[in-house]
Amino acid sequence: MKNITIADVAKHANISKSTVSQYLNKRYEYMSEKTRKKIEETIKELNYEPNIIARSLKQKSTFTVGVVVANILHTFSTQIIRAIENYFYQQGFHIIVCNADDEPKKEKKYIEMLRAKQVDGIIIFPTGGNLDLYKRMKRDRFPIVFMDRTIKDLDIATVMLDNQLAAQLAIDHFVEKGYKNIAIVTTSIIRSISPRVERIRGYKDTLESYGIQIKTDYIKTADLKKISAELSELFDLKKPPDAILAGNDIVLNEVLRYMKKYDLKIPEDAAIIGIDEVPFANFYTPTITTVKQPTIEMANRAAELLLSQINKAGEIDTSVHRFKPTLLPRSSG
Amino acid sequence: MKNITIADVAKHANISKSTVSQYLNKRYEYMSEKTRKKIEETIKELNYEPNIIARSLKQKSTFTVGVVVANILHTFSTQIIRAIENYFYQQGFHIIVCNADDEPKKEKKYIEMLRAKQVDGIIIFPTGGNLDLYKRMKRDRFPIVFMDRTIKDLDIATVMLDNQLAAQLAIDHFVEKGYKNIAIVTTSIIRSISPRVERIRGYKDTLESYGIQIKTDYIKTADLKKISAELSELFDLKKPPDAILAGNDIVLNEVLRYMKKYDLKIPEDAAIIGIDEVPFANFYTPTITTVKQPTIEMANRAAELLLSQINKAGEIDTSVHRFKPTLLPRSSG
DNA sequence: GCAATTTACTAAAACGATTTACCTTAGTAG
DNA sequence: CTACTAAGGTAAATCGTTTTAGTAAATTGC
Repeated sequence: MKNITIADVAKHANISKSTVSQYLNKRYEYMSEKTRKKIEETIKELNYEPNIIARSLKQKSTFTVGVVVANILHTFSTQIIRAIENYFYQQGFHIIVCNADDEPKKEKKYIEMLRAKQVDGIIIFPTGGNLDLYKRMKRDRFPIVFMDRTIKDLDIATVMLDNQLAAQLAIDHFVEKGYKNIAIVTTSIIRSISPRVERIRGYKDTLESYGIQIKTDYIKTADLKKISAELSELFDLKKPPDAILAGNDIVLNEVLRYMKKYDLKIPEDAAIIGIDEVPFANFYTPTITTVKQPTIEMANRAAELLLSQINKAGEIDTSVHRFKPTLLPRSSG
Repeated sequence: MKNITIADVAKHANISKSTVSQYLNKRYEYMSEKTRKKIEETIKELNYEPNIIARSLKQKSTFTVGVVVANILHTFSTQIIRAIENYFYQQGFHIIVCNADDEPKKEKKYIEMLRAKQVDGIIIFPTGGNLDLYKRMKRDRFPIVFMDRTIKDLDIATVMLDNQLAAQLAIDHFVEKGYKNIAIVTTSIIRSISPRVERIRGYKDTLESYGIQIKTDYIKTADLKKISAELSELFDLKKPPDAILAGNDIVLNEVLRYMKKYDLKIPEDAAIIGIDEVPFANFYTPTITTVKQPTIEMANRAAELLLSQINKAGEIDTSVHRFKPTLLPRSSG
């Protein structure tokens, strides 16, 4: 059961290990046609497969990158993961995906593990709870790209949505359709997770631009489990909202669940727009108007940024790359 | 930026590499309290992190397992992945997830890559297109567990649903509700992918047990893109079905999309049951009756089976472990 | 015809851990 | 006082590659 190594191949082919290694690395220049063929045959015959671990040790490069998502339950995360994997697959890299479950401790453990595993770089959806760790990686010049969320004053390349615009697109749409009492619901903003904060900022600014008074009663942020209670508060208001912007796909689910449970009609009782495209948007009743992130482009950009850091190609880009969302108007709002 | 190694720690602490290594492996017996403390401090001071790659090379064990899913677009796949990762995380293992996209070639490439990376074992949702490769792994006694699908005569530990029962539960429910013209729609069964075949088997057997004639017109299997056309054929029949069993979550989406598009009412124009639980089942209109797989239990079993192979604990279990689905009755059928 | 170059190859030193076999020194038994 | 043991280490081999520096033989230039 012993694994065959480069030494076995060398012995069988009556050639040195070095030459076999050259062959493996496709440096055929300095070896005769004959030996090349011979090595080729021997490898086939012995069913030899190089040990990547050994190679990685020597080359100090594993051709593997880590992806640490804050919360894998978001459709957005899984779409990004898929696109990143796709990109790196084509580059001959593998990815290790870790789910921090929104817990900074778990995030830390995963990042340390990935570094111990000598991954060549990491794409992180930062929880925001590990500033020191982020700084240390930055100091070590370890290749790293942030996705979806930005951390102040850290000078780390970041790919994210133009979140203010995302909210604006939704509010514009609501207002055009004549809605004035517009609420926004997002998951908790402790640790001021940037997309949520920015979406609320966009919501406020846009309403103001229309001269609509901002009601704090209409702005709800809470843990997932408490969203339902918050919605009850909304609908129990003297003047309940006639339109709701769901801050992400999970919140949208909660809103739809609530509407169903209390037999509220969309858009009659409340119009709905969700940020993040969802699989059922097109065949739900009514179809759901969503604000879609350009996930593939974002994933590709993040992957490119990471790869260029890994290859140390030129200056390190530490800017924030913003992508524009698009509104997909359907029937819910 | 040179990484610090065990040698640096040894030098700083004025101690040999061997002793530091003993420390890292928590074999404190043969070292004085003093040196233990000293090493501890030095490691903290230098911010030393062991290089797992080097360790893996020596130990011939990477504490990493691979998971190759046939198609990551299935909710089922992602749920299983999450549960597997959870299990292994607790065991100190990491997982590398690969998506074969239903292409045997891609599956092969991924499996070979995982083996080259020296993963300690692999859980595979087999495409069925790489018999020789499966056999080779089996022969090499490489730890491997199949998930979701079985391959004939291969004697590899397998975790899967009792698919016949899944179909039976759905048909029973339809019949109890008075439906008689029941169709089944699944994705393609070329390469006789076992769950699909078995679900059709269960569909047929159950109908027969009720003395209901099986109509081949009511059995539709096709690639995802052609599902819509197949549904048109169904509804254009002289006697269109009054109930449809969707073979998996992706098919269910297609069915719902179709019903919406042609303004067909559920369950009046056709009752619907889907195999696989979907996130919107509870708040869709109508709510969707589904047959749910016990994903967490299945994932745990697969992980356990793999781990025991990795640890070479006793006999290798090569049996097929079947899990019972449950019907979640809602309003669609 | 001889030096210089090119071709085709090799030996040996890394990479950073683990592990085995061995070595001191001090203490103890007889 | 000698012999043995135990405690507390260490040196060196090893894992399977890559890479550097070198070498012998063949070819070329003039």
